[in-house]
Amino acid sequence: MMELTRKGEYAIRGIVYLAQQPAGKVSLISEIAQATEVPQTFLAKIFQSFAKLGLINSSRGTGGGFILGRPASSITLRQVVEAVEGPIMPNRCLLGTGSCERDGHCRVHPVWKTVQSHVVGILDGVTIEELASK
Amino acid sequence: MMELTRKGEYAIRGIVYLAQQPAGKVSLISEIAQATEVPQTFLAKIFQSFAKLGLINSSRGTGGGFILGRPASSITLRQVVEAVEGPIMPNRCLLGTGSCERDGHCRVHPVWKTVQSHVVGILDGVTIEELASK
DNA sequence: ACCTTTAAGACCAGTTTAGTCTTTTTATAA
DNA sequence: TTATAAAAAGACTAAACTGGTCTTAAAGGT
Repeated sequence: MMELTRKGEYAIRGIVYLAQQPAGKVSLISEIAQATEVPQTFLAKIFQSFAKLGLINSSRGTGGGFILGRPASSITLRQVVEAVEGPIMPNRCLLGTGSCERDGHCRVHPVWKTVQSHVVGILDGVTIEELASK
Repeated sequence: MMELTRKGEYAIRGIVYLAQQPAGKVSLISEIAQATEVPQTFLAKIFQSFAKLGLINSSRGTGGGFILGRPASSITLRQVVEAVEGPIMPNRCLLGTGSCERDGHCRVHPVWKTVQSHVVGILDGVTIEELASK
């Protein structure tokens, strides 16, 4: 239960690699893929998601590539994970006859709410800068 | 990310239903399935998992059916969820070149460890008795 | 014997995962 | 202005997982 997929793993590896590069350095997807041992085309898709969210900036053509869009200290592990895996949401509704919203007496719902807020809190407390530091 | 599957939802519904029955009452799978609105054959499989772990006792033939194998107060939500979904394990290894075990400098690993222990702790703190109470 | 009930296992359609491949767009350089 | 370099976009795919169904077997009761 609750496993991060490879996409999530690759996403973290990729952005941490970027954070470890010298300031201002632009990295090619081929370079990042090789260094992180991630299939290049798959990583490219992941980085497109990042770019759309502004976590990284991309540029095309000669001299193009990827670079962090914000300081690594302002990017949290949660943002990275949610960028590719979607929101952290352990709770769909349980118990009783209908959906949780319909009949409000669901006893399990608050438990999943608690789980969610703990996980979110932990992942929000970790920055890419921390992960990138030697 | 981190979603409970239907199997997990159904598992909780089913065992909570059992916990809500009068002490000593044996319930048929057909009855439980109808009451919880879960497909009967699917629920039967889930209950087989429970039976193997001793969470419930089953008996065949006329007058047979299912009954809790232990007091509801001694069955935790974690046990129920893990019985059908497997262990709560958010961490496969990330970062670096090899697996987390090989090169021990993985920075993300301890984060997932923390997540895991929090989630386990929360689910261990909730009993089926609590969930079954009106 | 016959009926009732769970157990076990084969089977299956649909979705998700983990990618690949091709084409297009954008930017630079000769 | 043409060639080249790079990311963007989208179609495609094999394998695994989800969410079941169906059939047969086993065990217990009458």
